[in-house]
Amino acid sequence: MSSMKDTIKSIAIELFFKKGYFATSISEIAKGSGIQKASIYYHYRSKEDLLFSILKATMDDLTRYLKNNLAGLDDIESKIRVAVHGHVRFHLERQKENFIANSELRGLTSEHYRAIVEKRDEYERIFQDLIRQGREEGIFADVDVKILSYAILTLCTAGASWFNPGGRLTVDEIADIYEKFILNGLKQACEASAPSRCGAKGMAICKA
Amino acid sequence: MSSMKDTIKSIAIELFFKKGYFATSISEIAKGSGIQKASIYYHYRSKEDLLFSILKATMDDLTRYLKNNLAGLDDIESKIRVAVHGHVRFHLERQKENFIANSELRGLTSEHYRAIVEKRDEYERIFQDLIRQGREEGIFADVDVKILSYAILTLCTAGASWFNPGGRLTVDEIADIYEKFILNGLKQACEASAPSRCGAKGMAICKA
DNA sequence: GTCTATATAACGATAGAC
DNA sequence: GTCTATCGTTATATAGAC
Repeated sequence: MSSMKDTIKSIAIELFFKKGYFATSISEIAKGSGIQKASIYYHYRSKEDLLFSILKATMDDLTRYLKNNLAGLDDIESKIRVAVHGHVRFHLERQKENFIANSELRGLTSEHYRAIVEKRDEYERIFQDLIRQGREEGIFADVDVKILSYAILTLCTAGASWFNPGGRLTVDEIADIYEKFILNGLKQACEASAPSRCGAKGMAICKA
Repeated sequence: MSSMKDTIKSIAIELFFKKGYFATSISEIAKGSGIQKASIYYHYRSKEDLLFSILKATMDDLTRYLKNNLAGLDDIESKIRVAVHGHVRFHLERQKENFIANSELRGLTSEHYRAIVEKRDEYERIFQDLIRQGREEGIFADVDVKILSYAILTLCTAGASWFNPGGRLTVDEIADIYEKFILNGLKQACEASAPSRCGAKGMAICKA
């Protein structure tokens, strides 16, 4: 189960998360894995190959997780709720890998970079389609699909940078807060483009 | 005006943004500045000192900008609108510095790290106070202040990672979209915690 | 204030024994 | 599959001339 190849990978995830890819040396990864640095190269052809291996697995798992969660759901609102909730869950539960996947793309060769960005784009497209459909069906306001899809995804992803696993709130509680915040943002009950156009008084009509 | 010290700084901002702090060498910064690498050390005592100098100036300007924008405003809703709008503006207009300020903190010595985090905390506290006041005055829903302040700030900050200065939308247009999205998220017209509890039908009451 | 030259250390990666 | 030994390169930073 826990082969040396997997051990190296998990040590690398810890270090890349904590210190960053460029600031982490092969020596440190070897030390953490309990072997000599030359032995790393039996399992991975280069440091970059190790990084790519981490990012590829993370992106593949992320997309598979989303597709599984969406399967069987019919209405758009449920779909986008589940998509947002699952995105937050995945990013908080696999915090370190996801943090790396969103901050260390510059460490990849150009071919590997393209491969990862392509996977990310595929994932983003699913979200954009959901928002677009929700808008067309009148569930969401007339929002800018592209900007808001980026906003929503980066918002949820950013959670991985400050999330504290032993903290005050559980993963699902945080996911609920995000889901609520985002759905209300998408529905845009208030026009809100000019100050005070949608004040506390007007809102009382909508509340509970 | 454009002293060599400033030139070095602006070249460093370009390179740290494009390649990352650790992946950028003093040689490259010197080459971009048109001098020899040893000459860098006349202006900055170390590479880390150069990074700190960039981050400190950015954080100081950010907080000063916020305080200036808030001065003279009375009602909380206007204040939070202006705070969000300004945060987005600042991050998009000084995209590179802000990107560095949010991704390269690990490159700092521990003393410098503490100094920057302290500035960031002070800035965050202003936002948290605004959300808290808005909640107490009944303008916003009964939201989790801490989580939502992080969410809002990271959301707006993330814009600096995908923003394209020559793209489809202007800085102010994007800031408007964010402002609207966030204000609606904070007001939470819909309870939204369980799927379909706040469907399209219920929303029709709130719309325009 | 910028230069040439260099000290010193660490890096990623390879060769070849076992 | 892991080891020791090492190659070749690059890094940050300093010394001292101009």
